[in-house]
Amino acid sequence: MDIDKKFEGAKAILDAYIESHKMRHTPEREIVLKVVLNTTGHHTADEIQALTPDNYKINRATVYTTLDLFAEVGLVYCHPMLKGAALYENAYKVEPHSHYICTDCREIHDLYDTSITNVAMQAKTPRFTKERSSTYIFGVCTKCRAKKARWEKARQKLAMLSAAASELGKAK
Amino acid sequence: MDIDKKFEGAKAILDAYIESHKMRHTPEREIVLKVVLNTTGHHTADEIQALTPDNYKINRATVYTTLDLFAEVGLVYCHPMLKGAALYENAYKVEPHSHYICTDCREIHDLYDTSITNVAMQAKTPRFTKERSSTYIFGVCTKCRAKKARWEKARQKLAMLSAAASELGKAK
DNA sequence: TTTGTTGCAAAACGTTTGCAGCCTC
DNA sequence: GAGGCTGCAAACGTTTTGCAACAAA
Repeated sequence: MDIDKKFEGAKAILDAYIESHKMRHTPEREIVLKVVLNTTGHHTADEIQALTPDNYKINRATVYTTLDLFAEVGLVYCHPMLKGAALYENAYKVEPHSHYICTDCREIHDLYDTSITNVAMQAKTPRFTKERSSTYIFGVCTKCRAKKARWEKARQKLAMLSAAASELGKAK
Repeated sequence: MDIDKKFEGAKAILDAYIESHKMRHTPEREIVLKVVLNTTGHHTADEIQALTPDNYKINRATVYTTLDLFAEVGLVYCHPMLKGAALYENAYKVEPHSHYICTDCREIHDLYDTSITNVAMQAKTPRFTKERSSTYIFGVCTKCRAKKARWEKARQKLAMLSAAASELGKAK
């Protein structure tokens, strides 16, 4: 999609929210919005700050408040779930989706399976109006599984060696 | 369920893990386990520390490592996903479940709907072995919705009053 | 002119770490 | 007695806050 068109579309959503909430249009919000729209994947507030053009360095605190605003508006998804920093992800023109995360290398993958979101949004939640849902699937990727297996093998070999050494010691 | 029996059952799981990993049995791990089993709902590490008997005050760092161990073993569920502190929840003899969370008052409710977990665990995740999944549904509870509505009404009334005042000013 | 917003630095917060000493095995 | 574990305090990294200055409306 044309990036200018994308920006215009997202900006329209942001502006509508800003105006209806008697907030103000600021260049900082536009710059952060542009940066976010240009990213794919999951990024910390620091990473997004680092991506702003050098001539428009925006304060870290401002980046945080701006991203929170975007999350409120629905222009970004926010994932505060892994230890460490929260991850933000462009949501404009991006379908809601789930994520699967390797508990070993912490890599995050998108999972576009509408049935997950559908089932969650159809669930019965008494005295509660659902707005959105997030599903995280935890497990191990094949790369890390292989690494673990190699490690286990080495551990067993070591145990055998040390048992043999102990036997030798006794024999002496 | 009888609390002693519950403790014995959970302890058996913990002990098996401890022994198979050449770790050590410690009174601290037993005390934290007892505390966790006695709780319902979602608690921070600090809250769990505060619940340990006065004569066995356990260091905060130990509480953290112990809870992480329990999470690894599957004796607690850990939710590091809301801003602020991670929340821990007893998992022994508790079915996996989802949660719905009011974005206004931040209250967390359990949602026992097996179809959600089932669908998530059936999803196709290439080069990845699923182990568990967490679904969070965000929205607004009726209490907060009512509060918001009252607030909006008040805001509108104020706007009308101030418009009327402005008219009076002009007329003068 | 009003007041929402930014930048800055400092504080707050949750969590982890390094290390000495303890206790389990 | 070897080495995993705890307590302690200090360090760490992320996020929030208080305030003065700025700038949008």
